[in-house]
Order: sequence, then structure tokens, then C-alpha cells
Amino acid sequence: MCGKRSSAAEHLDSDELEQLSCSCTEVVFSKGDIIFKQNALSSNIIYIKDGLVNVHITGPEKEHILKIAKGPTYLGIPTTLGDKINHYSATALTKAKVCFIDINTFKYFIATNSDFAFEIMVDLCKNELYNFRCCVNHLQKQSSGRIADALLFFANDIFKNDKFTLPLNRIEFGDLTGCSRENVSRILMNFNSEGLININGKKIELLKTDVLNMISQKG
DNA sequence: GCATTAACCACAG
DNA sequence: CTGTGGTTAATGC
Repeated sequence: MCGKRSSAAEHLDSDELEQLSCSCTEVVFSKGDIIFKQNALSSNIIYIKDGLVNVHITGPEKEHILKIAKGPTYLGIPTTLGDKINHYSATALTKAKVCFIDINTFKYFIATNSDFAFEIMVDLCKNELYNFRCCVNHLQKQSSGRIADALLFFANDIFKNDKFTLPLNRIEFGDLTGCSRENVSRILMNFNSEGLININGKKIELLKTDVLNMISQKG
């Protein structure tokens, strides 16, 4: 039985949980491992129990990081139910425990348990709202605002700490924020010399989150 | 015009 | 892989 259940799975009864654990395969991925790949066939619902995952897509020009997902969370419901092939890839950024849930079992729960289905819908809705926000931010904020956003995101949502080690290199951080790698370097160094952050390679400490918030909002 | 922003290129640790 | 400097193009006073 799964130790880390989703809020949706809280609505399953013991028979259903039994059924879920029977149709669920747990895999442990190491840092850098590909969990699923864009353009490949997908036939499982992915549930991250634990770990950080990079969700990225190859666009017409270059690679773009859609989001950094932290377990416990579902991943790839849109890419599994929305089409036969994956529209994006997922790569482990840390060691990650992942469950592959059989799609037919998942569909069966959706069909027979409305509380479960509702929780899944809420999850998908929150995701869509988040993506809408990301979309305007990327289009309307300038580079320093987007980078401040990303720093605050890692501190507040991922690590719950103002001091953390960035799990990305500068190129990937650029792919996440929509900046060139050179610009990422420069803006980070600027923040550093202005005393907003303390940076040592990938180790970052946010010193003035109030100013970073200002920069994030002003664009 | 002049300043700002940001991408691209090249080169050095 | 990173940081830096020069160049260039677009945009806004």
C-alpha cells in the first residue's frame, strides 16, 4: 500500500486502494534519468511520490522548461489522457520515487468515484491557472522580473527556505525563465552585487526578498 | 539622437 | 560550465 497518497486517493475505499496498488508500479529514478519522453507513446498515469522533476518541452526554436514539479503530485495527466503521445518530457532532478498507474484503472476510478474525479479536476484546474499566470509573466515581464520570480518560486514553493542549491545549471535556468544563459549570469551577478542575494555557484541565499518581490511585480 | 534591454558571438578560466 | 566584454537590433523617450 502506498505510504504517500494523493488527496484524490483519500477518497478511495479500501477495495479501490487495493486495486490501485495492484495496478501501480513503483520505480525509483536517479538524478538525470528520463521518466518519460516527448513524442513517445504514453499509457500510464504518473504520480511522483517524492523528489523533484523537470517537466520540459522542445519547442520550434529551443528547449523550454514548463515547470519544476515536486512530489507528491500527479504528473502528465494531460499528456496521457489528452493524446496518444507525450507532448513533453520529464526528467528527474533529484532521486525520485515515481508510481506508474495503469490508465484503465485510473479511468475506472474517474468513472465510478465522483469524489476522486472531482479532486483530480481541481488539481488540473489549479495547474491551468498556474500556467496562465506563467504565460503572461513570460510575455510581459522583463528578464530580471522573471528571474526574481524563479528565485522566489524555488525558495517559497520548492525548498521552503531562502537558502538553497539550484538544481539547474545556467542554461536550464535560462530555459525556465526564457532568458539567454548569458543574461541569467549577468542578472544573477547584478542581484549579488546589489546585496539582494548571496550566490556561490549553484548555492543561492535570498537576502532581500521584499526587493525581489518588487522586481518580480514591476517586471 | 540617446538610453535601455537583451540576444548572439567569442574568449578565458 | 560560467562569467565577461563587445556588438547589434529593437524599442522608447
